[in-house]
Amino acid sequence: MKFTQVFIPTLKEAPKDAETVSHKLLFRAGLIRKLSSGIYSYLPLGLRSIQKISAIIRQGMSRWGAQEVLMPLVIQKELWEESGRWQAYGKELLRFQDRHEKWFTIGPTHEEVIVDIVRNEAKSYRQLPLNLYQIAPKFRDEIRPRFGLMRGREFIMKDGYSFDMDEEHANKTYGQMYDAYSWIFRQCGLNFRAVEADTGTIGGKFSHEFMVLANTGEEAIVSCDACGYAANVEKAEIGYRQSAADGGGTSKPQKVPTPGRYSVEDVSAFLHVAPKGIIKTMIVKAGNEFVAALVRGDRELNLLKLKSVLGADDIGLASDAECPGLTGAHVGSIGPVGLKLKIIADTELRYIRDAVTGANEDDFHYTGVTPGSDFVPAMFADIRNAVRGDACPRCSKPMGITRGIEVGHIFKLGTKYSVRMHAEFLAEDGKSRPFVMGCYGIGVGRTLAAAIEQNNDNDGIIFPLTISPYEVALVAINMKDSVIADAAGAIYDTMLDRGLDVIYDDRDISPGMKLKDADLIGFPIRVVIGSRFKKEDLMEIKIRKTGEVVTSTRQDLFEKLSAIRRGLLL
RNA sequence: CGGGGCGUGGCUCAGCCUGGUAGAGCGUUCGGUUCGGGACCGAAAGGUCGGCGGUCCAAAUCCGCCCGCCCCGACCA
Repeated sequence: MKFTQVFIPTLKEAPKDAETVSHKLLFRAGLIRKLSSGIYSYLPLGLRSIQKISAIIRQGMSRWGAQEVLMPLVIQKELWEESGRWQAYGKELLRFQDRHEKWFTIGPTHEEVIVDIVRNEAKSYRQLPLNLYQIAPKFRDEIRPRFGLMRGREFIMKDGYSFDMDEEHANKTYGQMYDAYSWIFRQCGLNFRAVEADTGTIGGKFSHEFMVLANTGEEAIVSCDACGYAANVEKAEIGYRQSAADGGGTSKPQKVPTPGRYSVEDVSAFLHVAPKGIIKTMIVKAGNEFVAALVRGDRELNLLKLKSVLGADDIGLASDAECPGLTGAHVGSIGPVGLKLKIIADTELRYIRDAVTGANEDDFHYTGVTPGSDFVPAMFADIRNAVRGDACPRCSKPMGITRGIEVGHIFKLGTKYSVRMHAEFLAEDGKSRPFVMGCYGIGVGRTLAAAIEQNNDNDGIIFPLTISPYEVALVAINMKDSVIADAAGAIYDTMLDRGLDVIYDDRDISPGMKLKDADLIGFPIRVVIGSRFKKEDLMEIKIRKTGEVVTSTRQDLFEKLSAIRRGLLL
């Protein structure tokens, strides 16, 4: 394609509402434009990149046994009532009526539709497994859309659903999708990690999030370089290592006044005790029960972990007003000694000695408190967030923390939807059974945004070869110079003949603009035809990623280009 | 939904406090020079100042309501 034939509105400055790097660059490089909050148009270059990502997804899905379908965008209320989600989904579900005042939604996800299709058509185990997916726009009325393509309201998503006859087969399918996803993101040229994730309210046993590693990512990932364990920080287990000898403390609890010191930080400074020598006590309401959760002063309580430890449906911190009645003190002076509530202590506290805790009396703390002798927790459990340096639960080596952007998520759904929606098949033994399902999503637009978030510099995007709108940018430095223009035109034609994915910048503008634009858009390979071509018959090939420049004669050009191309695919 | 901010040519923004002729840079168009990192000279086009209402002789500017957008928070199968 010629630059003059493509609609590429590049911008020198980013609009002020663009906050993240990817949002700014997507905008400045002319890949997208905003229509409304969280709603974007894809311009030619953006679409091209989206299509390349989609093509890779299709290849991967097909290779691991999934088939593409296309489901309706608009779905009637009745189907969503069958699964119970018309009520449960909340305001993210866009609901509207047609002229007959019949209610519909624009699907944010398609479990209901796919289950309806499969339950009507697949009656026998002989028809299983079925693994169907689509690539289509979705709509979720997010409370706060942000970061451009990263969290839009309308977005392109690949959503897939599998139907198996039993757990064993479903697990196998899950494994295949795991492999397919790993292959897909590798093909996209992304640095990513598959992490164990919380299954959320959807339940189920397995869930992995595929995270593109980027400093600006929204999610924290805990990972172990030694054994490859990786998990969302919400979920990451901690392999404790004993950090102190067993045995009692050396002193008895002593009550000391700590006027006006209610935070770990203030108490730490006032009593000259490090935060790790303090036991932080939080009152948590789990279902209808109140419990005290204890973590070291320098740690954060993880409510999700506590929730699963307690087996509670619902969990949250008790309000400031509820605490005095339960403990005798306000938040900031609460502690485990003499407390009448059930106490859950973080495992790490097994090894703390002579610690500082609240005294359950406003403006007083105890020093010299040792768990086991001065108070007895109902149990020790892993209830805190993992931090850098914590031991890996698998191999005990120290783990690191990186940030990531969730681009894919695979779930083993089980029979939740098939049971609710009466989706059953006849098994080999002649009995009716619900399908065992899995669901698998990839945010296509988000993958593009994440790729940019991960690969950019001050000049612009650095596209991975496989998802770049064009692989090669051919730049003629001066279109008014007929020697250069003619040569460039001829080389462009040859490139097309050879099947290269090339865009030819044939605009009659200053060289600076062309070069800036090429860097901004981030074409992986740039071929420049300029003064050196006139003088020495040489053209210049520049690799965007490394900045490396090689010169080439016309004869060697294609050989060199394919070598560079191969190098970029590694 | 709670808190904060913004809305002025296509983009970035000044002007508003203290009411009186609507501005700059970039971009665009035309002419010329230039041609390896957003080049230069000259000319030009382009604005219901988010909308409605109010105060006033007079409103981009002051007041009220509404709309839109952004940021922080809660939320996120």
